[in-house]
Amino acid sequence: MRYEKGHKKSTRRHILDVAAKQFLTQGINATGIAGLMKEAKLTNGAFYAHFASKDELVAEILKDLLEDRERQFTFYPRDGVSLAAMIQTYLSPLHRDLANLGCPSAALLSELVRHSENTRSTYTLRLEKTFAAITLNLTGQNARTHAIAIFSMVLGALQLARVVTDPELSDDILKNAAAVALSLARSGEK
Amino acid sequence: MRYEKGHKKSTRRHILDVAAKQFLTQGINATGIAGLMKEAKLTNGAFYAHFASKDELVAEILKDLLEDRERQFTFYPRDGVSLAAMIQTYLSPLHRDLANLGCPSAALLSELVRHSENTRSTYTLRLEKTFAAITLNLTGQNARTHAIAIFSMVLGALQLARVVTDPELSDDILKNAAAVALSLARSGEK
DNA sequence: TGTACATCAGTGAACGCGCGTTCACTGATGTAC
DNA sequence: TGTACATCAGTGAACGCGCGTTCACTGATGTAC
Repeated sequence: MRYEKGHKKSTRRHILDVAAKQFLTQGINATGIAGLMKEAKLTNGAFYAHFASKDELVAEILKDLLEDRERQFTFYPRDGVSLAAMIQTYLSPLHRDLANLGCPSAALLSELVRHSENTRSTYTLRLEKTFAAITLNLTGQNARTHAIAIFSMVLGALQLARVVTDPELSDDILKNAAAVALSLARSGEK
Repeated sequence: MRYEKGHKKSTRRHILDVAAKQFLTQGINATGIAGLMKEAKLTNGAFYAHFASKDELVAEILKDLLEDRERQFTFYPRDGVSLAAMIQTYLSPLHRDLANLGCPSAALLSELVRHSENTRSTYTLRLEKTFAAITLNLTGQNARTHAIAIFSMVLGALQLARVVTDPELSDDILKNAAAVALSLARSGEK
């Protein structure tokens, strides 16, 4: 078979999409090439026609995920969405339960610590931008300080809510963290 | 060789100590039985005289780590240590750089999501106690809310500070999160 | 128009490797008689 | 006191397994002449 123009590119795109989903739900380590390619309806060998290594895939995915502003739960303020609304969405039970559509930071952060300098640099750059974007939604000389604090808090709270086995405690964490994050946001909101 | 009384118990203790260090620095997945036992100056086979499986070790370690109130950086208020002092210690560059002596939550949280119900229940119990202990250091009807928010924040901030490749940004995250955490603590401190 | 060859996305078996786990064995000491 | 056996923490080779990666191959299509 010979394929129409752009076929390879779209296959690559498809692999990236499947990988993103698997990384966010199972983690990076637990996602194997064979399983990934099976899910993408291809065989394992084909992977290396698109990526040089798993590590390259990780870096690529991370870049993609972090820059995807359409992503439902990424903590990246956009036009027409207030910081308060973002906090509420981020700390919703829905986001807790749908990791595959959710924030890559919350899902992958602790795996990233053990990844290559290159991958972590990509993350660092993106984090700076997130902080800057949140800061723009705040006023006062403590704007950036509050931005960093708010993001740290929602990130920590979401992770805790996902680990905990008691559903009531989980909801509790989300609600309480949201309350404080919202009051921090309100005190400096434009 | 026949060993003196209590020898096996102390060997077990030794394995647990080595494992704790390796888990906190390398993560659970990346810590193998063979490497662990080599570090403990034993051979891999001996492991199963002390533990039924790696999973049992994980559960045991977690219990140990979470209940170790002597641990330098665990976020567990003690007599004579104010909440403010705890926040400052927790968000110090030293804690960021010495994961092996540090908070198990910050090091293991995202790996725990993928562990057994049993392990996660142990964590949940301990987290409840941590929240309760922090709450005791605060006053007002929002005491518990603030306790949860503060812990979420310092946890998230420490993780971010550890991932980021830019040392200045890393320090910045620690400082800014500490500032806000301290003001939250102060506003309700007993 | 027909034939020979080039292209290239994808196939699928195989590679070495490290993992968690098993198990027959060792060897120093304690106990029974 | 001397001999035979029990005990048991630890040894170290081997197990099956899944991982990331490699590579000879396939087969449909495009191109050259």
